[in-house]
Amino acid sequence: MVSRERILEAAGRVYAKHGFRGATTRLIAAEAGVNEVTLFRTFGSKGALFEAVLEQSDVCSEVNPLPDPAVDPEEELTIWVGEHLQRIHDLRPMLIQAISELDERPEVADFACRGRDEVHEILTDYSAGLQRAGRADSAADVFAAVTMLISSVMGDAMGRPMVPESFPPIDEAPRRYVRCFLRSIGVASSR
Amino acid sequence: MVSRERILEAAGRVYAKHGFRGATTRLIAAEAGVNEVTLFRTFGSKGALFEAVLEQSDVCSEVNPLPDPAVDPEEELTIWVGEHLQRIHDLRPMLIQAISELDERPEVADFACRGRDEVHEILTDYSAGLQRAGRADSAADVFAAVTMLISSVMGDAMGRPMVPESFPPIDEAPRRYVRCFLRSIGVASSR
DNA sequence: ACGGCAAGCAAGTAGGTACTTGCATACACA
DNA sequence: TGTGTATGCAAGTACCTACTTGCTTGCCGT
Repeated sequence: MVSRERILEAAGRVYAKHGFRGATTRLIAAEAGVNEVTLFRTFGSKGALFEAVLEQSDVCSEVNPLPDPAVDPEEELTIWVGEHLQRIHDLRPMLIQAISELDERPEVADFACRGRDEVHEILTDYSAGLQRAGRADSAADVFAAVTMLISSVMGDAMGRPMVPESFPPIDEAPRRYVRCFLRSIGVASSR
Repeated sequence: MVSRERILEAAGRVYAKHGFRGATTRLIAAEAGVNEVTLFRTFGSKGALFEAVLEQSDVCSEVNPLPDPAVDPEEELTIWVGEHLQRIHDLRPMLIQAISELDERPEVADFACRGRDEVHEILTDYSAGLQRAGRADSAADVFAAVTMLISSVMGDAMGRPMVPESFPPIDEAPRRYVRCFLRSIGVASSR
């Protein structure tokens, strides 16, 4: 029963590259090193195979928490943003395909947006903590700032492979985004 | 010779919805209210048709300038961001398809990234002007801040239709993004 | 040694896709 | 009045796609 996993993996790779329409069963079978018939015997249909693919891609989307209470915002956020960036970057090709097929295959919607709310909440709570502790401007527009930070991470993961010169060097990016974010909610730089 | 334009328009719409593979010549012809044969007689092949589509989508991507010198940054940027947001929002479906097909059809790459550099430059110049005039913090990370603002506009245009609750109300969004941006480069709020 | 089971292989079905061909129609301009 | 030119229509070609069927092979536990 090792075929099942090889097919799932291969289907994920092929789907990320070519989308649902372009991911032919022939291609997937070849990529998995498996006979095409085995694919149908195992999953029944192409549609069912991709449901299984999206289901298993589910697990890898757990989001890390942020410390409560905050101790060193710049440091803590930089690490968190770096991890988040990496996570989105890994999901990038599959995410893009899923989004581009939203109209035709609405069932991928929750895969595509999954996690965004949670991420928003984590960052908002953390920032609210900073406000309560008097370390962030209580009049700051935390909601907009958080939205911008999340969009920046998404935009970086999505756009960097296409136009790298539009983004800070990858090793500096998380810290620089975080610094801008902190300034925008009125947290003084720690160094 | 009115067919040519009707086919081009229809092809753009169908492509934006279904992508290159899903945009069958049959569908396009039906959408254009034209016989499928006319499509081939006019453009030769499906590939050639889409080259023409991307070429004509070229024109609509002119970017507005920002005043030099800056007078009222919040006001000027809010208007500019609002227009840019609208522009990207209109291009959204086609952009998404183009990006998702980058691997298979590299010729769409320049359509997908076109304008990003220019936008970056316009905002950077404008911010540099603010710094020279002593109205922005000269130590601010303008590059990162501009990148974040652009990503925010992209992220808004792309993500709002999917997860509207993650973004500020559309009529407030440009101003709130701009305010965060200005704070992050150390421009004091004007009101 | 034998039965069951996963997998491969060859072939076929039914439908879709890009693209072609031959012929009919209608309008435009000379 | 005639002639080109754009378009429609019906049919066909060659290929691809998801999916099926029938048969064979090899391995594993009993």
